[in-house]
Amino acid sequence: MLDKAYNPQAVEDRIYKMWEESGAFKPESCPADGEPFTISMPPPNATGQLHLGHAVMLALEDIFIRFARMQGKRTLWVPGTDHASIATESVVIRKIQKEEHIADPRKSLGREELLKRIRQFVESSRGTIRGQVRKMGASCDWSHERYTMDPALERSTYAVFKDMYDCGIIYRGHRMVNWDPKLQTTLSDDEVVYEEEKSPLYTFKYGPFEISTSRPETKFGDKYVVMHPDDKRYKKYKHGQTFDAEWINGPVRATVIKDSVIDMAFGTGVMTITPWHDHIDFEIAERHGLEKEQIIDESGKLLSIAGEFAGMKIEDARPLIVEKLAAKGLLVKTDPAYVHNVAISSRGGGLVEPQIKLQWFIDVNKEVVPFVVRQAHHDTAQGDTKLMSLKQIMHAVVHHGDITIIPDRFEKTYFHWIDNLRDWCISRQIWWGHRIPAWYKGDEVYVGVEPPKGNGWIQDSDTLDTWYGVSQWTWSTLIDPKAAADPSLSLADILKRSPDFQTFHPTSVMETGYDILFFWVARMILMTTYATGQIPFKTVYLHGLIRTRDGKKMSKSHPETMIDPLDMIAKYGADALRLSMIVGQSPGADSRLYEEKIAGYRNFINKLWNASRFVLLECEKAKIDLSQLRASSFELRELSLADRAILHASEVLVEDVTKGLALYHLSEVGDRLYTFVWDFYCDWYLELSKGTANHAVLVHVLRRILKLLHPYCPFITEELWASVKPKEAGMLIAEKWPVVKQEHKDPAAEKDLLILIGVIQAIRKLRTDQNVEPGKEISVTLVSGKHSALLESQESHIRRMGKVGSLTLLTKAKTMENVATAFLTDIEVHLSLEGLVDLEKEKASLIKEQEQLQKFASGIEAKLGNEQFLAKAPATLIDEQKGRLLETKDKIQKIEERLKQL
RNA sequence: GGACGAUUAGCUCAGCUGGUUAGAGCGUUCGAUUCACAUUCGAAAGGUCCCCGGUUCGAAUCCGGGAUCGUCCACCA
Repeated sequence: MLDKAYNPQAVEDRIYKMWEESGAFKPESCPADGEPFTISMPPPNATGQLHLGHAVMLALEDIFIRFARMQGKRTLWVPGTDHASIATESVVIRKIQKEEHIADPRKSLGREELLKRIRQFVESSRGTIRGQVRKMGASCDWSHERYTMDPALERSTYAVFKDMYDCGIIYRGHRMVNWDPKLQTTLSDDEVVYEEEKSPLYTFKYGPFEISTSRPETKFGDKYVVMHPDDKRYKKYKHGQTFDAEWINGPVRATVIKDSVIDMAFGTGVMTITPWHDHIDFEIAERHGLEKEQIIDESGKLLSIAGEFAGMKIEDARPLIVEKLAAKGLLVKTDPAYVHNVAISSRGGGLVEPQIKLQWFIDVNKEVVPFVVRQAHHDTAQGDTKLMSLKQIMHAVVHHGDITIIPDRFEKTYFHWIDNLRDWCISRQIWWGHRIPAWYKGDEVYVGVEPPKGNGWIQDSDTLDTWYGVSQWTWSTLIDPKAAADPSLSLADILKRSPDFQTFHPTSVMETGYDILFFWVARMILMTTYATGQIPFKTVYLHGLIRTRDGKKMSKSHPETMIDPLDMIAKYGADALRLSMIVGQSPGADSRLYEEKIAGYRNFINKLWNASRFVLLECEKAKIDLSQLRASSFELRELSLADRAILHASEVLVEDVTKGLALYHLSEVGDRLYTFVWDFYCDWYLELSKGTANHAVLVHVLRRILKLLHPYCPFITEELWASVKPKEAGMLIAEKWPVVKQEHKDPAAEKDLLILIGVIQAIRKLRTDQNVEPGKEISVTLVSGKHSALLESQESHIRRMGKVGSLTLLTKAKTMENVATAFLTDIEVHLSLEGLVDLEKEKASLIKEQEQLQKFASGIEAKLGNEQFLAKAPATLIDEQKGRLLETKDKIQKIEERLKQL
């Protein structure tokens, strides 16, 4: 027999082990003819702990997977980890600095030694992560576990690089990049965040002009003034005209440039440019063929062009430069309250300094990729191959509905991102990651999966952006490692010889946080459509961020705000944690989590446990072997009202849950199950069963609940299943999803039960209010009360139930539950109904309803009398209006009759 | 500057395509309880559905405008 309370710690690990050892997570355990259903688990960074973001991701994906598995689909969930180049390298470097007091581990240890240390660190992190994913109950196929630096994935990363290079999509060139002086590497545009900062805006005299800047330290090399061609104030200056100006370190010769990018309303409408350190300035310089000069070096110090300031850090030099210009009489004014955005590295937290550097880029605008827009419905014929740019492909597959994003408003965000997308800088000046497969000898460049033959080739020292490799995740994880190890095969051949890829790609759902829509989801679409010609996934489900009770972001810098999923699992169990993160969370929207919420769902889990315990005890009392009970063990005709009602409700539940899950309405479905179990099954049906239990129905409905709830709460449902399952059944994880039994549907029964519930509530109220002793005959009116509203006509319903006419209530019954029992088992019950009802209240509400209905009726009448309406509206609509009018008039009449009675 | 989202009970949130008296959980108050469960049961109090207009017989819901908060993108020389 079950314990009095559910103890997740004693159950979860054992159950997980049982699942894993049985092979239930593997697609081979699913029906061979099942429709494939695949999820690629977004790989956590191999840097250590799992947080709530991972927990919510695992919970959601596990629900999708378990639901699909129970529906008989051939289900594969691929787990894995990401080497996370920058993040991991900096974590390990910081660790070494702290633990071994080595100031610059890169310098002291050298490339090979540092990589060795990182590898060790990653190995242990991966072990930790595996354990934590299991704790959440994630039913992923561990035999398919992958790592972004597995040989097969490395191979595909290099192969795609070479392919893109040959195609002209990947190029190497001097371009403006985001340089992180602190981490000494480039960053992608998406890795830069902007923060508001107040810093003075200085206005200086520059020849005949006045220019403003918040960064005087970049202005040493400025020798162009730019203004709008339509600016009347500067009409007399011609494009290309030169003039001399006194500047920081003496006189300079400057040139006038006219460019319409200038905002005439800002400041004086004139600016000087620094093309080496500013995106916009770079573009202006490119447009007009202007010279570019580097002012700031890679560590954020001024170069020799700064003269006496050379070698100084920019923040130190700034005030001195202002001082010098002021001394020269060139400072016109200072606006100390100026607010602007500064670029910050989301990786290292330091300032980002734009620089021109020789880097590797992906061209997103070159129309050279042959692509078939498969489901193109409108503007492209089926199977028509077009040469498209990566941008166009990314746009097309979402636009044409090959990929659906949930919630759909993010599609707009996605398109907007594509519109603003610039070429993607993919080289990073760090060591940990996929090293760029390019080799140099003098001016020669060789790009290939394998190093070139011959001596004197030096490999590029940079590595690829982490997102480059992991953008292949949905399919590189499905590559057959043996095929990938064969150097004679092309990527296309490798894919052809990878059965998993052939069966399970494109994947079904990509579930991840909306915060990495750009970093990853968009880039997966780019990379996968390019490399395989397939979309990576059919549906994107974006979850929101989990925030604190106050709506703040949980952050490592404020440990008190953090909720550790493992702590919560230890305290409340994984099932409770899962529910607390799913119910009340809608896709794409942030939600708040706090301990009481989790405790609430722990209570629910325990409620389910005790309901099952009750069922088991009842069966034991009656000496019934419940493993023999089936839905065929009861005759529908012989069932009590409560039995018929719960059967009906459970059928409707199956419909709702199945439909809801298919539409990814997880929160709604979770709430529906919660309410059904607690309010209906436990609070009503089990109560009504006391004394007169129909064991077969009790067990049948409980089994349904366990099945429907299994995707949400896999542990407890599996544990209970062992006690209540039919003899021949196996584990719940492998059970078939319930199908609706139409013959069990009986809407009238549910309605009638609601009336009964109304009766019981009325009696209860009477007993409390009027302090009626057991054994005394009481008078109750049934008309009022919450549930009366559900009745068309109570009298007729009660008559239909055939039990209430001139009945006497036996208040001998000790509890109200027994009254109900008596009611159900044909013991004669007398209800005389005076005394409880508030006639005035009923009258008032009837009058109100009557007024409303009359208004409604007059509205329709007016419509039907309106010639314009009759001319425009279709005949069916007019009929419908007529029908509604009759119905309404009928209702009004009934109300009038009732009012007369009162 | 552009886009998106939110605003419903003290708190956290449901409320789908307009339709009976706007719901739940937590919290509060009152009461119950040997009989599955105090991780329980029953009940009560608590709401200008952010504001103003409009459409409609009828608006928390649809439309327009505004306010406040939040998020993303762009970016200011």
